[in-house]
This record gives sequence, structure tokens and C-alpha cells, in this order.
Amino acid sequence: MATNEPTPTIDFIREIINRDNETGKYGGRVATRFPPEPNGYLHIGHTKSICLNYGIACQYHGTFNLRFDDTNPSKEEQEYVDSIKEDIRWLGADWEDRLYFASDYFEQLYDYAVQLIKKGKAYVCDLSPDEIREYRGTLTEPGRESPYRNRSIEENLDLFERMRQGEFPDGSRVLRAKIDMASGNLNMRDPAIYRIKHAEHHRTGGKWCIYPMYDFTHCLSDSIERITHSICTLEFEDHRPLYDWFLDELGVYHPRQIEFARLNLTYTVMSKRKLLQLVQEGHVSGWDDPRMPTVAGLRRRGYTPEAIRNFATRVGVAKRDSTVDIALLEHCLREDLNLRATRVMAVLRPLKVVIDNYPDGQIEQVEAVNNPEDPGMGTRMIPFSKTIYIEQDDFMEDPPKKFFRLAPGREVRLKHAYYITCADVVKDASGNVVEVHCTYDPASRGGGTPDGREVKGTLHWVSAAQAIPVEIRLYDHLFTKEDPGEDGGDFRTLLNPHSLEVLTGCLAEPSLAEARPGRPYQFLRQGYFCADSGDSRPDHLVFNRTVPLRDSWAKIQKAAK
RNA sequence: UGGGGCGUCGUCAAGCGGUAAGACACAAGCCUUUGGAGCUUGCAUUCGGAGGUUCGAAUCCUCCCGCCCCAGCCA
Repeated sequence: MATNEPTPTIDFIREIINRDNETGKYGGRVATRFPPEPNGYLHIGHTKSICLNYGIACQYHGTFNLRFDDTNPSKEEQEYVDSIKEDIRWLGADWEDRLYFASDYFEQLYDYAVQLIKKGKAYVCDLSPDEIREYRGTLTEPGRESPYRNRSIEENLDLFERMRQGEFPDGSRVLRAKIDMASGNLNMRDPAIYRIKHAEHHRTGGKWCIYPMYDFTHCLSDSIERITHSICTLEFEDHRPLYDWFLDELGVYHPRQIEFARLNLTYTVMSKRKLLQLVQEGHVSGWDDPRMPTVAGLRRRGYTPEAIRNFATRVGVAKRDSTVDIALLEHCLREDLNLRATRVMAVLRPLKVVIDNYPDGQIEQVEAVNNPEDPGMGTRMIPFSKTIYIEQDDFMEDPPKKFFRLAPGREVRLKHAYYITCADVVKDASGNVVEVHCTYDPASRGGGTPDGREVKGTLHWVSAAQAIPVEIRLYDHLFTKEDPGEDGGDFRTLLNPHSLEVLTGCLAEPSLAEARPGRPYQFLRQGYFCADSGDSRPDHLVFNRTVPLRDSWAKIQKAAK
């Protein structure tokens, strides 16, 4: 990752690593991993984990593995492994040549299971799923031991082998760890470690009909890869005794599992289930809808990897459940875009302005700075002429206090061009202003006058004849409530009906004809935009508003109400 | 008395017995050829509550209160 990003503070995980390094627990070595299940798209919550794991690996000169946790063939697909790899790469985390799949370890995992059986620590159980649930007991009552719990090692070995050979139907038997049916921790009440699933696996095909469970697979995969610190989210905290149990019973290399609080964001949802529902029910156009908190959605919206990474380090790492204000994410975005976005002019809701004293048919080119934050980005020329368009919001016939824009008799600056003064308005039959007539001061070219007189407002504009038509999509938060998951109601009733507003008939300066996805622009006084990677074409440009500029005029208006 | 975790500003989050960092948000002001950006200032006498230990407690002890997770042959 780039080095100009803020140095993370010493969070509790780095403290643990520092301590392990001091005591030499792992010989000073640091190895982390990101272990996604390929059953969905990555979202902003995952980026916190990726940045944490990759960031730690970089900081301690260690290694970072990408390992797909693909132990459930009925839920996992190649499409997801491809998108996950693409997203992680785009984010900037590099697993180099360490791309692994838990399914690569199936043979070894099988051997470990056999070892457990031989130690008398695992047995084949013939109870049905319902019976197993019954025998498990409840949160407050202990469970009962399975009648199959004390089968002989020989019988278990034979049965397990036959499970592998495909002799039994799905759900008929399961291999269980023999631990403690009375444990207060339900995970320790003889958890299943292998189940029968006659299903095609996206990588191993039809080779297996038994598949290992998460708890058994994860710790051993970490062990096989010599991971030192296995970082996961809070809900796995009470799986840790089990993680440790398998490793201890098998006497193998033992990584340390550490849990941290997952990321929650206001005005959005993060669960895979809900995200999938939004896609399947058509509330959004797909996983990469620019309103989605998915990495694909954020990318299409115009977010940059730098902004996301910066955000990830600024939210910190701790164990307390928390919901970060989405304003922080947007702040990180603006902070990054402000430095790199090319400033251009586009009018979202055009209002025609005729400059009466400007020569008919004359077109001149005015020079515009591409980015005041970075003079190195140079300048460009923009056409100016007698008929231009400004923003409807920038004119008011009867302006309130503190309105610094155009109004009858008022003089304003056209950015990069001239001062104009409003002389007259033209209205339609229903009284709407459809055209404004102005005069300009030829001495104000470039935006200043010899007499040094000041104007309060500066407007963006486009020249009518040269402007190009574009479609602009404005986005707002997907939900109307800070926490759409609150009090168990149907989160779909909280969808923001105005999360997408499509504007057609927008006009942009000619240079935007060259706009391509992935390149950030600031539409002056409006916000940051990018060409839409899905729908923008050279003959039909479509721009997404990545995030609006902060708008203090909007605040004044709001305060006035 | 099922087990596991967590409670510091509106939201994140430092703090690790020596007298509450920082960020976002918010507010006021300056500046400005983007009402953008930038700059300045303000914003927890108090750390879930009550006791206790101590010269001194957000930090240690006790009790209480609140919130989150766990009863998939999901991860």
C-alpha cells in the first residue's frame, strides 16, 4: 500500500502481535490471511478485514494469503471467486503467489479426521439432523450423549471410509468430534466435522461426497499455511475453544485466533443475505449498483481504493460493536478526490442565458485551470459565446437574503469567463422563468475587472452551441434510517425512494466527450462524478455522482426553515 | 449463577494508577475567481451505575445495570 496513508495506531491486535514478537512465540514471523467464502460479493465491511490483515502483513514484513473457504459446494460458485479476486486486487492488497483454497486441503483434512478417530476423539453418528438438535440440549440445559458416541474405533474408521465412498445418502450420518455434551459452550457439544453432500464442488467436481465443516477446516487450513495470527470477527469468539481443541488434539502447528468487531455503516445494510435480497428482488440493478455497499458498487460509483483504505484505517480496530457514520466514508472520499479530480463544468438543470451585448456568432476560448489543488494538472480551453446555460438553482427572480447568485439587476461572475448582469427575464405561460437576458463587461475577461470591483457569486456554465448532452445519475443513501436493521422490522420498507434520481438533458463542456470510467471529475460547485462503467457510451454519456460537494448554501436554507 | 464478549463526546476511538489524544459530525469566524478546498476557534470537570482500595482511579477490587453473539449436517 502507498506510504502516504496515515499510520494505524497500535490497536489491540497489533499489541498482541508485538507481544508475540517479543516473546518469540512465532519466531518474529507474521503471517495473516483473508478467508472469504465464495458465496457472494465483497462489501465495505470485508475491506476492513482485508486492509487489517494486509496492512499488518506489510507493516511487520510478513505475508498475506488469500484463501477461499470453499467447504460448502451447494453455496459456492466460480463467479464469486473471480469477483472476489478482482475486488481485492483493485483494493490494492497483494497475495502475490499465495492463492489458496480450503478445498486443496481436502485429502489432508480427511487424514486429520482419521487421526482423530484413531485417538478416540471423533465418531460417526447416525442421528438425524432433528435428533442431533434435540440431543444438543438448550442454552440453559446440557445436552445428551448420542447413542452412537461409543462405537469402536474400528467401526468408526470403517463407517467414515464408507461415507467417503458414497455408500450413504445425504444427511444420514455425520462425523462428530467427541468433546463434551454438557459444555456451556454449544460449539463444544460434539460438533459435526464432516457431513455427507452428494454435490458437485466448483473445484473438486465429483471427487468428494463428504465435506468438512468450517470449524474443522479453518483452524487446520490456518495451521497448514503457517498463519501466525488468524483474525476474524466477534461472532467466532466462542468458536475459539474449538479452534484450539482440534489443533491441540492433533498436535499440529497452532496459530492464534483473534476476534475484532465487524464494520457497520449508517444508512446501509451489510449482511450478505440482505444484499442478495436487494439484488434478487430488483430494488437495485445488481451487485454493482452504485448504491450498493459492495466493492463492485463503490467502484462503479467512483470510489477510489485510496479513499476506502484510508477509511479502513480511520475507523480503527476494537472489540466493541459499533456503527460508523457514513459521513466519515464520504469525508475520506472527498479528501482523496479533491486532490486528484479534474475540474470541469456541467449544468444539471439548464436555464438559458442570452448575453445581449455579446457579438452574435462570436466564439472565444477561455482558459480554465484543471485542478487548483494541483497546478501540475495544467489548463484547458473552454468555448464561450452569446448563448449559454446556467443552473436553474443559480437564478432567482426574488432572492432571499444570503443568496449570492444571479437575480434581476445582480452581477455575478461566470467562472473563468466574464461578469454578467441580469437585465431581464422571459417567462412562459405559467410564469416560469425560461430565459434570462444579461449584459457582460468585456473588461472582466478571465473573471476580474481593472477597477477591482467584487461580485458575491461565481457560477458554472456551458456554451449552448458547443455543450454536449449527458445523462446524470444522482445517488443518495439507500435507506432512510440510520439503522435499517433496527428492531427487526422489514428493512425493505425503509428503502429510500429517492436513492436514485436520473437527470436527462444535462449539458456538459466539450472536454467531457473524452470521459472514461475510472477517471474522477469534479463538476464545479456540484460534486464528484465519473462516467458509468456499465452504461456510458461515447454517443450517450452517463455520469454517476460519486458524492456531492459539501453545500453550505443548502445548510443556510435548511437553517432558515 | 448456560457460555462468550462489550460499555470513554452525537458517531468512531486513544488511554494500560498520576489527573480525558485524535478523527468525523456540529457551531462560530477568516479566506476564497468552486457558498468547494484551506485556516482559526469552540465542542466529555468526566469515562454505564453504586460502593471500596489509594495521596491520587476511566484505569485496581466488589456488586449492580445495559447491549451484542451462540441451540446449521452455514461460514
